[in-house]
Parts: sequence; structure tokens; C-alpha cells
Amino acid sequence: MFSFSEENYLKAIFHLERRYKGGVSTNALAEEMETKASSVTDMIRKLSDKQLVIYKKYQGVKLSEKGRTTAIEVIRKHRLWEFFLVEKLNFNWDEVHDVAEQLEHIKSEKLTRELDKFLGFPKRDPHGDPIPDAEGNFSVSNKLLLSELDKGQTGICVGVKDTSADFLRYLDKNKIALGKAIEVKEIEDFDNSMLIVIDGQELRISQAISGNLFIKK
Amino acid sequence: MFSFSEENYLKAIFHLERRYKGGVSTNALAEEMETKASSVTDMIRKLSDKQLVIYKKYQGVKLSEKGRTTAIEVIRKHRLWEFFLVEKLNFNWDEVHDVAEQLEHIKSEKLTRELDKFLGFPKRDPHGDPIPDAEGNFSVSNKLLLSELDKGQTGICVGVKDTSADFLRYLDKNKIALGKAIEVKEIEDFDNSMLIVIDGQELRISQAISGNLFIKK
DNA sequence: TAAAATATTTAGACAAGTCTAAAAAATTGA
DNA sequence: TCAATTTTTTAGACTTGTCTAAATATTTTA
Repeated sequence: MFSFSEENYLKAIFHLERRYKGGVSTNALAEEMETKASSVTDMIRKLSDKQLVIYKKYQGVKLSEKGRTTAIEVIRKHRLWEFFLVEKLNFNWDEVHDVAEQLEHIKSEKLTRELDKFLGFPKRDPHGDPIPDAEGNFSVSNKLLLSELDKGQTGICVGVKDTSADFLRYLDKNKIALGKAIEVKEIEDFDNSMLIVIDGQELRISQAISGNLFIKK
Repeated sequence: MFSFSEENYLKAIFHLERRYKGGVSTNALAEEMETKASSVTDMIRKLSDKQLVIYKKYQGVKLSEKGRTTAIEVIRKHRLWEFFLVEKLNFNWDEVHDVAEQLEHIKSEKLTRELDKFLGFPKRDPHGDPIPDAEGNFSVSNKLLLSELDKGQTGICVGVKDTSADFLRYLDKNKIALGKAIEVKEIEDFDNSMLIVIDGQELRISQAISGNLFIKK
């Protein structure tokens, strides 16, 4: 069984591996974990001793198969709990993160399995991120960013890239929610801001917004 | 906010205070926590520094108001989660303890409040123990042990004193469950074993059993 | 009531996870 | 290409919670 800290490092490495294909640097990991590079070096050595990561000094770190499985299991639990909090306990999508960060470390296979069943085997968490199944398979979808759409195109909002409470509350305030249709009516060359139509209402959004909204055509 | 370890000590002191009115001894606490007396002394000092307990060297320990509130909050969460696991996630009552021991330390007032609401404000956990409400009030009930009944008397099974998996599985095996009526048909003077009637079936039980079943007349 | 037994505390150590400061390695760029 | 910069690692320290062994206090009992 692994400590909370070990699990958090594995999760962070998993997320960073998408961005840094050749291996995750100590500094990148330190930033993600909001800690010091020296602490990261220490922890990486520990994870390496436990065969959870592959590590060569000065060359960054990658997950081993065992490390990947563990990371996915933690992510699975995190996203299942987020779904539970929103669907069953009246949490808003901007309130779930911190609680799920705690719940994701609860150790009980039966709990995860039964929670999944109780929730009806959900495929996506409240932010549109895929929930891996018990075998660790993520359902893939060909989503793209709203900022990648051209003028005149339409899509369905299916997820958010930034899951910060500030961004989520901005979306709430402007009635942008997953499942809603968005039409790009105009794109301003100067700053890439967009005029979109959602619920029949026009709304002007900056690139900071359109670059953080996932869309399915 | 308090550490898991601190919360576990507070909970243990709370439970032991019922038995040791004048103050809980270091050794009693060490036994309850399955640790060494020296570790207990260390932790008590820490809890005392934080004003969670009242402590004078060599004289045992008592909870302060703040300590009591905290202990009750942990117990509330433990029992709410046990109820959740049994009622919603198909756990048996002998399987919930270890998971609830983890879940009881999740920090989120909203989570506890909403979980309570979601479950319909349950008054008792799967073992018949009272679940304190948000203000820390326990619902009291004048239960007694089955072993205290006389020949010919009848009661409803309302709780278990021993919550070990072994005991709970014994009860399952013999179809003894909370809510069922039990009649004492005979008491054997020699060993205090009882012949009881439950579901119209006769069953002979030892004092080890009757002394761990709570009954309401 | 004093010796024996028991209970409690103190002293010093250790592991996990973190930190700062300094050293070493790798990378960049003039 | 080699000096400057950046990145990474090492060394040593700190905190939390634990432990063992020894010292001290309390209680029991003969």
C-alpha cells in the first residue's frame, strides 16, 4: 500500500507525462506538486526503489507499468468521488476538488467498485474528464478546444481544461455548462476573442475562456 | 485542523471515558490504541498543548470541551459512513469498520452535512450505535443486554456491544439481526447460556453472545 | 510501612517527508 | 568551446509520530 504522498506524486507524473513525452523533469514535478526540487529528488528515489517509476539521474522520470496502474486507480477514485459529490450530495462543480483530493486515497477495492456501480458506471466526471473503468481504460473522445473552431462552426460543450473554481464560476455565471450547444458567430482578429451564441444569447469571450473549453463537433 | 492520529486518540479517549470516569490512564489508552505507553504520553502532551485534553502527570487524561466536540464529530462521520456503506453500497455490517476508519478523517463540513441529509438523517449506524447530529447530540435509548433479561421475557434486538467481524458473522449465520424479536425461553444456571426463540426458531446461545447483544423491552 | 510490583514518564533513536544551502551536472549562448 | 546560467542532486536539518530502554512515581502487599 502506498502513502498519500506517493500516490500524489504518481498522479502528478501521470498528468505531466502527456506534456513531457521523454520523461518528466524534477523541476516540472516540483512545480506541479508545489514543493522543492530537492524534495522531488528524494521522493523519486523512493518511488524508484519501489519500482513505481523509471528514473535515471538528471534524465527525468517515467511511470512503470505498476506506477501507471496505481496512478490511474487514484484518478479513477478522484473522479468517481467528484461525480458522487455533484450528483448525490448537491456539490457544485467548483467545490469538489479539495474533498476528492482526500477521498481519492481511501483504500478499499470494494468501496471503489460498489461506488462505481451505485453511480451507474459514469463515463465522465463533472468537468468532462473521463473516468477510467476498473481495468484502467479511459473512454476517449475527439474533443477540441473552442478556440480551435472557425467562424460559423457549432459544437457541444463537453469539458473544461482549467478546473479552477474561478473559471468554473465564470462559466456558471454566464450559463455555460456541459452539454450545451455553442455557435461561433465572430472571431476578432486582434485578440482572438469570440462572439458566441449559447441558449440563443450572444456572449463575447476572451481567448482565455475559449482556450479552456472543450467542444465536440 | 487535526491529524488522523490526533483524531484517533480523541476518539479513543471519548470511548474510554465512559468506563474510566475519573480520567483515562495512559496504559488503558495505550491498549485501546494498540501502541506503547510512551507514545501515549507523547501524544497526550501534544493534545494538552492544543487544549484538546486536560492532563496532569500521572493522573490520567480527560477531554476538554473542544476535545469532546472534535471526538464527537469524528464519531459522527464514522457512523454516517458506516450507514452509507451498508445502505447504499451493499456492504455487510461486518465489512464497514476499516473503511469507515479511513473515511471518518475526511475534512469537509459540507460533505458531512450533505451526506447526513442524503441518508435521511439516520439515528443509528448498522450496529445500532447512535449517530450524533450536527450539534453533537446523541439520541439515547434505554437498551439493556440480552444477558440481563429473565426467563420468559421478550425484547427487540437493537444493537451489538462487540462489533468484531467474527461476532457479526456469527449473528448473520444464526439469523440474528437488529429489529428482530427475541424471547428468553430458558436460562441454564450452570453457564448462564440461554435458550432463545427468534423467528419462531429455538437457539441456544452462550453468555458470550447474550452479553454482547443489546435489547429493548 | 517498606519492599515489590506496576504504571508512567523521560531520554534518545528512527523513518517519512519536507526544507535550505551548497555542490555537481547539464545546457545555453556569446 | 568555454563561461554563464539553469537544473538537479547531495548534505544536513527539522517535524511528526513512533519505538526501546531506563528512570521515576505510584500503588499494592506482606
